[in-house]
Formats: sequence, structure tokens, C-alpha cells
Amino acid sequence: MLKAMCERYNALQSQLVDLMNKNTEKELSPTKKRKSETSNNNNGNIIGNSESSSTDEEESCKKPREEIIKAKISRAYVRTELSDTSLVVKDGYQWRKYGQKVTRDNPCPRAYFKCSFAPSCPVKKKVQRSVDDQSVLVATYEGEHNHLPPSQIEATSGSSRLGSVPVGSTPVKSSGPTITLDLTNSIKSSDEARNSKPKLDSPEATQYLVEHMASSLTKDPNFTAALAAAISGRMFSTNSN
DNA sequence: CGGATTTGACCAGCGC
DNA sequence: GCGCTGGTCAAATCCG
Repeated sequence: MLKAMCERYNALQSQLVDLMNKNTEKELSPTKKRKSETSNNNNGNIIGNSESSSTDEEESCKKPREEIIKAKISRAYVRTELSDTSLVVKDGYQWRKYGQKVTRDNPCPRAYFKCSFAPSCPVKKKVQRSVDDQSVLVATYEGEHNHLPPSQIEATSGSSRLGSVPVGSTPVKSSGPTITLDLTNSIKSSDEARNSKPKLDSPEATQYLVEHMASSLTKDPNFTAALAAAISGRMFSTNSN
């Protein structure tokens, strides 16, 4: 479990760096569509902050609009089979598809989902294949779940199991924003995997990644604190149940 | 038979 | 005002 956490942590960290770089570029380019929906919120979720996210939104209550409420936009990149035509991203939640649309910038249709696990849950999800790599699904999450993921509810009621949530976003219940795991970027940023071994599933590449993750983790003092907080939080939640 | 998915229609925002 | 586009609705259809 620790090992898995370490790997995830580092994957997130590298992705964070990538996203930060990307975003500074993207924000400059005039890609804003309607309103300013996307740009305000991306900043919030990209930061992998674990604690200090809640107060900022309330501060922005200047405009009495609902838009503020549906902040928290995050993105998850999920690699799938090309033959897999269903735009389904298994992230531990239960989704109901309510629409599909072919957009201008991408010939692949975009699917719209609402969280169907809790009727009052405002979270929406858009899933579309990446233009660059059609084997990659880009899931865009809007809003925050006001309930636990079904997989975790099962876990806490019975034998707790981490890893029931497949790759992609990690809906671990925390006060922070939804975490985005950009698998494609972490693959691409590893030049070994790009140049000589384009397949991540080769054991050498995997081993390299793991070693790289482990080494950078041990150098990062923040990880210790984050790990301790995560473990104690988990222990507390299982105790209280 | 009930819930989920599909898909065309409709609506609202934005640029010209 | 008009057309384009993304997002949503809802009737029809599918499926377990």
C-alpha cells in the first residue's frame, strides 16, 4: 500500500509540474471559450494542495452567482484500448450519460455524464478522446462530489481495500480538490519511454519509473508529512466506523 | 418493467 | 440580428 501511495504521489507530482508548465502557456493563449468558466477554476485544482483549499472559494463570493459553486474543474487522462469505443472512465463513481456531441476541435464525440449515485450530487463529467492520442480519454470533472465514492463506501463498510479505484482520477475523500492524474504526460515526460521504449508496459520502463519515483520521494520532505496525514486520516476514518 | 443509453431538438452564449 | 457552437433536455430505444 505504501508503495502504491509512493508511486501515485510521484506520478501526481510530475504531472503537476507538467500541468503548471502547460497551463502557463495555455493561459496566455486566447483559448477561453464562453465566460471564464475554465480558467479560474483550473488554478485551484491543479495545485495539489491538501489542506488550504476551502477558504479561497468563499472569499470569492463577491459575485452572487452560482458559477462560483461549480468551481473545481479537474481533468483526468485515462489510457484505453483504441477499439474501446465506449467513452467510459471508471473512476469509482456512478455516472449517467445524458448527452453526446461532436465538437468542432475534435472529430471524436464528447460524452456528458452526471453523477447518478447521489441525486443531489452536482458533479458533471465530460469525456472525450484526445486529439493527439486517440487511445487516451480526457475526462473533465466539474464540481465536487458531496458524498463518498461507492467503492469507498463498500470499502469502509466491509474490508477496506485500496486500489479498487482504477487508474485516472483518485477520488479519495479529502478536503482538497479533485486530484488529476495525467498518465500521458508522465509517460511522455520520461524520455526513455518516449525515445527507445514507447511502450510503458515494458518491464524496464516500469522499473525505471518506479526507481525514479522512489528516489524523488525520498528526497521530498513534504511527502513524509503527506503520508503521515494520509495514514492517520485513514486510521481515524476506519476507527470511527 | 425499470433504469440506462442514444440521439435529435432545443437553448444560451459569443463573435461577426 | 444571425449563425455557429457547446451544453442540456427528453422521447425513443436498449438492455438486464
